[in-house]
Amino acid sequence: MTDFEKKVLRVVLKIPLGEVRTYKWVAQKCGRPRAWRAVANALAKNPFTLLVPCHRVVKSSKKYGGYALGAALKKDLINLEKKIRDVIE
DNA sequence: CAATAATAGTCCC
DNA sequence: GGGACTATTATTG
Repeated sequence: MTDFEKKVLRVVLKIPLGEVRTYKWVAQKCGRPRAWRAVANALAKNPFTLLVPCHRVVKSSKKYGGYALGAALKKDLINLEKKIRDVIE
């Protein structure tokens, strides 16, 4: 666990329910606008895939990118969270 | 030092 | 809008 990874986790954890952000966005929040590679690494190498909403972190506004548990599951989770948000609101 | 990875931006059709 | 190509960064052996 490195300090950079901690920053990444903290940033990802504060993403609102049903909201999706890009890896670039997370990288900027960590102070490294061009560290999205390391951001993906931090999420992929750690078991935090189930502890942090890393499924809300997508590639760009067009595609969802990948997911350790399956891109299909990630997409499904995002869609599901949108429904949840709609329900609780 | 080299390899790796869950990307982003740009060019072209 | 979508496919192909390149640039970029932190971590690990």
